[in-house]
Amino acid sequence: MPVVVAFKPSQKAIFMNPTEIPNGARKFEVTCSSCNLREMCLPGGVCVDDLQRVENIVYARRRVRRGESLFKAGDAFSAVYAIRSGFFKTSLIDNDGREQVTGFFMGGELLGMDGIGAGRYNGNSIALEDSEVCVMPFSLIEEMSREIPALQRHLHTVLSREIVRDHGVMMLLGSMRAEERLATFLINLSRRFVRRGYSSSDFHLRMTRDELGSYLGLKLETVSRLFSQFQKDGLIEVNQKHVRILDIAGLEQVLAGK
Amino acid sequence: MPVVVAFKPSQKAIFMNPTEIPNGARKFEVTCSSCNLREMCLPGGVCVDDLQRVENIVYARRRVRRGESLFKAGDAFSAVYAIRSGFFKTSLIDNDGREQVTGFFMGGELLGMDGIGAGRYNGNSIALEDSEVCVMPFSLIEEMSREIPALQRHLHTVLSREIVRDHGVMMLLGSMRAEERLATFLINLSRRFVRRGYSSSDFHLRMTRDELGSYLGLKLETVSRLFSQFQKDGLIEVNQKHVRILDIAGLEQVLAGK
DNA sequence: CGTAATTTTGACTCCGCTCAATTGGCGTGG
DNA sequence: CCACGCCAATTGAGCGGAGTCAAAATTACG
Repeated sequence: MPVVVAFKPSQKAIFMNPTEIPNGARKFEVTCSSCNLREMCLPGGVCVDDLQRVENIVYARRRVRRGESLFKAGDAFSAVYAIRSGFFKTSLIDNDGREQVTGFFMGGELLGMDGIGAGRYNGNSIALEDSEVCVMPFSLIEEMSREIPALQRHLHTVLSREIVRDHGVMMLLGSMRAEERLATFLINLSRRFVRRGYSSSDFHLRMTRDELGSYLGLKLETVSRLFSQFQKDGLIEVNQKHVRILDIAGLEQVLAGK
Repeated sequence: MPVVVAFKPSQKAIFMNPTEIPNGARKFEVTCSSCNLREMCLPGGVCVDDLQRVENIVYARRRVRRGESLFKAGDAFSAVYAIRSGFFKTSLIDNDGREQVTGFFMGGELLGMDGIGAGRYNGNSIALEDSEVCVMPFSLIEEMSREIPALQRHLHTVLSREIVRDHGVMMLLGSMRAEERLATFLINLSRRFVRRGYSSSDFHLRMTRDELGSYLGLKLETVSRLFSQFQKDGLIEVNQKHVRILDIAGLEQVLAGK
């Protein structure tokens, strides 16, 4: 059975969180109430009254610099993390040392849910740019979701959505052709950027071709060729990591087509 | 937000469950306490005192005949299902009608967790042999897991394990060669059969080559060729759907880099 | 018992991989 | 500021693993 370190709300932010000032102006930075990612994050759907209590789950903030890992496969599990800013990849490494990227994550999304079951994180979580996360001790989440049904409900929603997302990736890897995979990825990324107020058509990829290839079940050269192909077809404009979507309908057509 | 139909424990088994006889001899068939799959099912880890309450979650039993679906993608979500006996596949159908099998499930495993988030099941769940499931209304699970921490804990464990399983499938689909995929599948199936008291080496596949191929991201002809290949190599003995593992170490060798 | 469905096997094809060379971007230090 | 080195990305040529198409064999099932 998983061993979860016990956290008490009163212990909140006794370390790791230099911004904690109980009644100070900077409290602004700590609260979920004032976080614009709230609705897609763990507290989504929790009413304002309960929100004040839920905020106590955020035990601390943690900065993770580009290239650093938030947690590694096998690390003891004690918390899940909400991305406050930045971009992450999660991955597994098999016995032969081969990496499989299992996902890319951005603001408002949760990391570490793969650790709940075994008491150890199952995969790695690495920042692809300088990032900041909210540390949410899972024992606190469980405690509080026993008292706040809306939180419980949303926790289950978030866990379930990760399962749905994973099944989507299985579909991508199991039955799509290379160009369909990349088109699916671009459309998905675009949608997620829009929700966060960024451009739907103009963005900077944080991952290398190799990492993207791993996620899509393709080799980096194939990914590169596909980008060139899509550009030639007038669907996108690529310049290294910068991508501009020119014809989103055309990308969707890539999926529908044959 | 998901709409979950409310169930009250008192409503238990008012229909769909002909075996419900409050103090009768057949109560034996209904209780989790007497179910040998208990430990790998939802009530796993719940102490005997609480178990009596948890049993009330099992609202009814439902028989699903071979070929019938337990639920379909898009159906309103209200319950998760524990497999009491039988064998299921879960799948997604994409816009073009292509099927992606997302998993195979057997006794003690849970189905339907993909529906929690959206209030609708995301995929299909189809019996590959005559089966029986325990119907567990999710609103009851949530209600009771607010009161019974051990149940809450195990619910989260089960959800998390599904995520871990899915990531394993991504690794399989994203970075393994065809023969590694089939070897991985056979080893996994063998382990799960053992836990349930069946032979580790001798079993009857419930799925067609096509369904297995879909799950493994291969064409049915490729699966068939691989079975023949493994047989020629003395790793297994195949006769249509019957498989006997002759050299489990050899199968593991297939994984340990060619 | 006959018909449909599934599985096996063969021959050939092609998509994505491998190997290799080149180009481009960017930080560091002279 | 430019030269250098490093890493990422692009592109080409050739190859091979798995797919496609087809036919035969075997089994399941009404």
